[in-house]
Amino acid sequence: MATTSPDASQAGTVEKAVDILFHLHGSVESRGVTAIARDLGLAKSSTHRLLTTLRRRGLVERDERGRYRTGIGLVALGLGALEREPVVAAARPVLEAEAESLGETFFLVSLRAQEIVILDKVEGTGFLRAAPRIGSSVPVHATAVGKLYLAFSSGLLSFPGGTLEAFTSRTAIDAGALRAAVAETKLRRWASNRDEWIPGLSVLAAPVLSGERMLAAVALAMPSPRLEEFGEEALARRVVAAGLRIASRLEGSGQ
Amino acid sequence: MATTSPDASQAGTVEKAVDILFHLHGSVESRGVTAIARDLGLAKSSTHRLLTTLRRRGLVERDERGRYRTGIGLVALGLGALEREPVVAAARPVLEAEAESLGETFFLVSLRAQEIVILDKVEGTGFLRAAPRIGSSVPVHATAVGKLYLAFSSGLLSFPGGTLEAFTSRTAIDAGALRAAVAETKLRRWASNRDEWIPGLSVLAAPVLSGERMLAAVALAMPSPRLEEFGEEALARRVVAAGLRIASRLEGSGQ
DNA sequence: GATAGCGTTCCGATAATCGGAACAACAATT
DNA sequence: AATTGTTGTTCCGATTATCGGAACGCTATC
Repeated sequence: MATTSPDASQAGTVEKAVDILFHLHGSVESRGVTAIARDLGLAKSSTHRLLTTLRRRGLVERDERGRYRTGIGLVALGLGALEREPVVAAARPVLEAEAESLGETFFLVSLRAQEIVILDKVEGTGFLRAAPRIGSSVPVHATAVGKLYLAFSSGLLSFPGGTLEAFTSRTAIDAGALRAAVAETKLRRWASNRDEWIPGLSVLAAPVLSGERMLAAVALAMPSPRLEEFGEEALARRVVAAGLRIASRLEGSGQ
Repeated sequence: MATTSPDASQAGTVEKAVDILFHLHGSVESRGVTAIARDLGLAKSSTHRLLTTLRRRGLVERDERGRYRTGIGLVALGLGALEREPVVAAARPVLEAEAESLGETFFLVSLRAQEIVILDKVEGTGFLRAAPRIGSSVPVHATAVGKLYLAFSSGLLSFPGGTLEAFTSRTAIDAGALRAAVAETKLRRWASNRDEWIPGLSVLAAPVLSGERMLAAVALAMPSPRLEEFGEEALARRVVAAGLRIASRLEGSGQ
């Protein structure tokens, strides 16, 4: 999820400004100058000046009560960053077609600075459906895409150390069990997650490969009963095929 | 579209950082430190330091060649800003339903700092279809939503002065003609744009009202022949109804 | 009407920023 | 292979923008 650093009183000006942005991002409601300054350990006057600068450029806005929230300028910047990503452009039609025909959510993730980030999604049509947030990140040891990256990213993503958080009763909290799951993923070339992160949620994931390099992962998320209904093997074949299709579209359009 | 300030050598640090972000956003390809410094009139060393800071927080990234581009952190911030907007949440299902049933693009705009910004869209299904960019802004005097805001925002958006740019042969470049169009918009409570901005593109727009206040505008964009085919009146009724529907959904969910 | 909290402005001390210069690494050129 | 040009990066003293306490006017609340 969002990273909000608690204290930044000693950092550079820009870093403080970014802190403010992420802090506003993390707050559910808009906040006033004093509250922001208190939360981040900054002087009220400095906070006010930073907010004024950010507001001039449209990165933050004020609501009718005068409180601050993230602004429209960020939307333009963020969406632009997404569209510039070739994998996203190549994957979009594939995600749409698959989500449409199956009625369940397909999404695309990529590795960014040791974090698995959701790049794009097309939601299914069901009343109960997975709705991941674009731009947010997911845990490694309790997700299909996490295991996939551990298996295929050739050490780019380091193996999770320390204690593994037990999200559900089915989470692999033992390093040995996780290693076994990763080994199996390597063998069959797709990964699964059955209620290991969120109870009732099952996900299948397959790599998007360019030669040996794994550029992204495509995944299918659905309520666990749906997985039983269709059968894991049959669905996995679809996800793997989708990954191949995205990869070939990527080759076609020059890298 | 994107605003890139040409020179910022005298501004504050944060402002320079924001300049870099928008500059990277405006560049089609990723850029190196030296190029960015040259483009913005900054010292190479300062640019390097700013980029390093922004990179640490994920707002910019480096590609395999070491060049800089906008990063994933911006995506999270931008999408968050959108979702926090109540109008967007209320409008989404309406936009989806309308776009689906008509097969043409519906979108939502709002006024931000004297600019009309595209908040959300659902594209139609046609081979030829309107595909606006979320977060970008549109001109006032040559669009349906522009005329709508001039008619209903009660002076929040100032009447365009100076010479009006002639995008096409049908653009209203005369202030009198524009005033007449706005007056008509006030009367019938919806606005139209037939080839006035982009040749072949027609748009109908209706307000999303909360009492007297106009919170946003919903619009239908399509190839001009489609407008003739369905008839302007019939389509306008649909758009107006969509605006009312969004407004009532907004009332329902508190504010 | 008093009080507490808010956003905003001011200003001197201070510390972070600036930017020229020098550096290593790499690419293209001769 | 040597060279020239360009790149990204680091260093460091001068400068300048930033910092933050304090005081201000304002609004809401008791």
